[in-house]
Amino acid sequence: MVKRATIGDVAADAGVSTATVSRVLNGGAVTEATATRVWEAVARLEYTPNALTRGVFAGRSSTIGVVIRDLSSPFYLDLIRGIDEVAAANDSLVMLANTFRRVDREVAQVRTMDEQRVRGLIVTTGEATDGRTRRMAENGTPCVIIARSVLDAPPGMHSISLDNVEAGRLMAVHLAGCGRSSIGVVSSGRRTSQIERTAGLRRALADLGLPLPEDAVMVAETEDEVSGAVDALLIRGRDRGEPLDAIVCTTGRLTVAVHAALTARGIAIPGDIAFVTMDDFPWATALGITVIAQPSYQMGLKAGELVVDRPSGPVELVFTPTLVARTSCGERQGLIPYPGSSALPESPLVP
Amino acid sequence: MVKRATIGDVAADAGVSTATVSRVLNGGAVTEATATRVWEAVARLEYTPNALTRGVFAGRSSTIGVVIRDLSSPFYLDLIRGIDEVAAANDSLVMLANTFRRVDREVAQVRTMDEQRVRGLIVTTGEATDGRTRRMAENGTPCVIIARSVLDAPPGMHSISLDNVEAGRLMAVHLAGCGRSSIGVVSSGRRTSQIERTAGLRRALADLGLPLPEDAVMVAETEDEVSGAVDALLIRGRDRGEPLDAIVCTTGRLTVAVHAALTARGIAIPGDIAFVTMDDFPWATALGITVIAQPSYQMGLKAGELVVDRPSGPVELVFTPTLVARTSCGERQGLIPYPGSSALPESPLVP
DNA sequence: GCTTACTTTGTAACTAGTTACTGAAACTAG
DNA sequence: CTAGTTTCAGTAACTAGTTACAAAGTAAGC
Repeated sequence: MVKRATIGDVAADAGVSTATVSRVLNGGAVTEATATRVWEAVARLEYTPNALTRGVFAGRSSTIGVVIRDLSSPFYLDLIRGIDEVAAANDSLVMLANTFRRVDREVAQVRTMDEQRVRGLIVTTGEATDGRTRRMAENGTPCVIIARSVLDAPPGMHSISLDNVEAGRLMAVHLAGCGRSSIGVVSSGRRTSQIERTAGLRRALADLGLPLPEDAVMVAETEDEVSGAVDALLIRGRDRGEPLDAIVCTTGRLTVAVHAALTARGIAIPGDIAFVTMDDFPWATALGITVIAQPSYQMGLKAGELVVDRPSGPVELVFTPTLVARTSCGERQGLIPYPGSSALPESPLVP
Repeated sequence: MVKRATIGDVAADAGVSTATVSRVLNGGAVTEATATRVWEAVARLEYTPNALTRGVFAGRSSTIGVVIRDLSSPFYLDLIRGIDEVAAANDSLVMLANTFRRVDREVAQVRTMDEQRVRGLIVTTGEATDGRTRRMAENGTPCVIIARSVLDAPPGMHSISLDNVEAGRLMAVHLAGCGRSSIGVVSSGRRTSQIERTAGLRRALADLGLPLPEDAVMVAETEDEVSGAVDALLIRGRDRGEPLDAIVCTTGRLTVAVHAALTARGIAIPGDIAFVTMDDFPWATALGITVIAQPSYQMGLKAGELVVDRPSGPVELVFTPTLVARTSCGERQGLIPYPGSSALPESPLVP
């Protein structure tokens, strides 16, 4: 096992002091000749500076901590890509932790991030870490909370969120425009974002003369509960003599499960039931699923910038969702491809 | 901005030396009474030890570096989840970098990982970093290369890969079993994994009396090139009087694009053309796409273990792919759901 | 030629921890 | 009651860097 060269080895090799080497590396006042000798020694010894030691002196590391609830969602994926983009542009790295929706992990991983003295922390969870994140903010670590309502962001933290009420409104207007009236909702629970989306949906539907009763909203915490939730909505519609003609899913995480539950029952989309869900994803085009898209990449970019730029006061950013109309609500507009996929030219080459 | 408590502050508060605090924190010989006083001081001052300083002394940090070529692939996602699992179980964190398939980023990010003195490095790329990873291995940092052939793994590195020849063979046998004979391949280029998959496919097809000519394999580096590649395969089949009846995609990254190119031309799957591709994904069930699955989560787990357990010699692990038969090749077997999605019970509640 | 000013470099103290060594109690044994 | 051993805590040196300050060297001005 070969020992790594230290700044002292470089100094000895170049015949200067460690202070001079440090100055060459970080751009202090040095002679051209000295700098050349030092750089030659750096190359000869394959010296790689120790970022940990630098971090000790600077009081913080150069990495951006990101704690994600659920790495499997395309929303979070694009978010991370945005953060990583900013990190790479600032000689920084993303330190990633996935909580798998477990509170104990979340606490442990945010703590580890704190121990690592991350230059900033971006959290998409923040359910059990308010105390710690508040303290980190006090200690000068910019903390950004994502996808939680502005209203309940912990003090001292920046907040990046979606206009969830608007997301619900877009769904309502679109479904009504497609002639649907008996609407059921699959929601993932008590998170503020979920509540706001449902509230926005309900208010807009009411404005359109389509009330959304409490029991038309079913909660499914996990994918396993989706099937039962869909059943309950179907039964409810049948019992009232208003057969369900639309299902709204308020979280991208459950899109696959809701879609599977529908098709497993032989339900045609949009023939029997219209379907709208949250968050755009690569396969949505192929499946013709209409979605409410979040600008996730841009949100990641902004989150990264808040960490790097360290604005003085807490910043609150609310992004606006957009409706991507495909065919799952029976609309007759042109198809909208998932951004990033290639253009699909018409070809005369059908065999 | 509140200054963080240091070990010195804790020592002063508890009326002991820093050495004693360190012993309490790391489990040395101390009196019960002293330990209590120290822990009280830790709680009172909300002391969070500085992992950077610890890392300086230990010679390395406690984080696992992961450099990913393309974060959008579900394969890499599951891989990261596996690594993160091991990391979390070892009070470690994953330091993630996405290269976006750009070599300059890869070099910069592996370098940054080295500077961060990661306790181990897991790379899925390794195209331009052989020199550095070799040196890191010499310096005692376990380096794992994933998804590259064992044959060309850089010296000193562990290697985790898939039996790509077997993956190709599985595709060949399955397509032949479904009665397909005019097969076209969309490959993503010159990576060893791609070459091996194609070679395995070709050899197995030849054994079945179905030669795969060179020009039946089209390379598409990016999603934008897929459409043209599919066109070329269709033209080739038409010109020879052997209309294409199957398309193989040797990389999961291009699955969406190939599927989109097919459907955009009005081609029915499997009616007109059968379709097999690499890597299972959540929507594959809904779309009925037959795939060759890699045990990506297990591969991540193993990669993490190699970093944590630091075996002496270089380890080479080859995982076996499995065929997940759905409907895209015209097979008449039962549907196989994507693991992790809920069971889909038959329901009498179709409206 | 001497003073002043500026540039360049080295010394030593600093970051926040860990640990080898040392000495003082406390406990056990004869 | 003393000697030997063990336990516990402190001092100081160490990790790999950065930087304040001082010293030395060089150039310009008088």
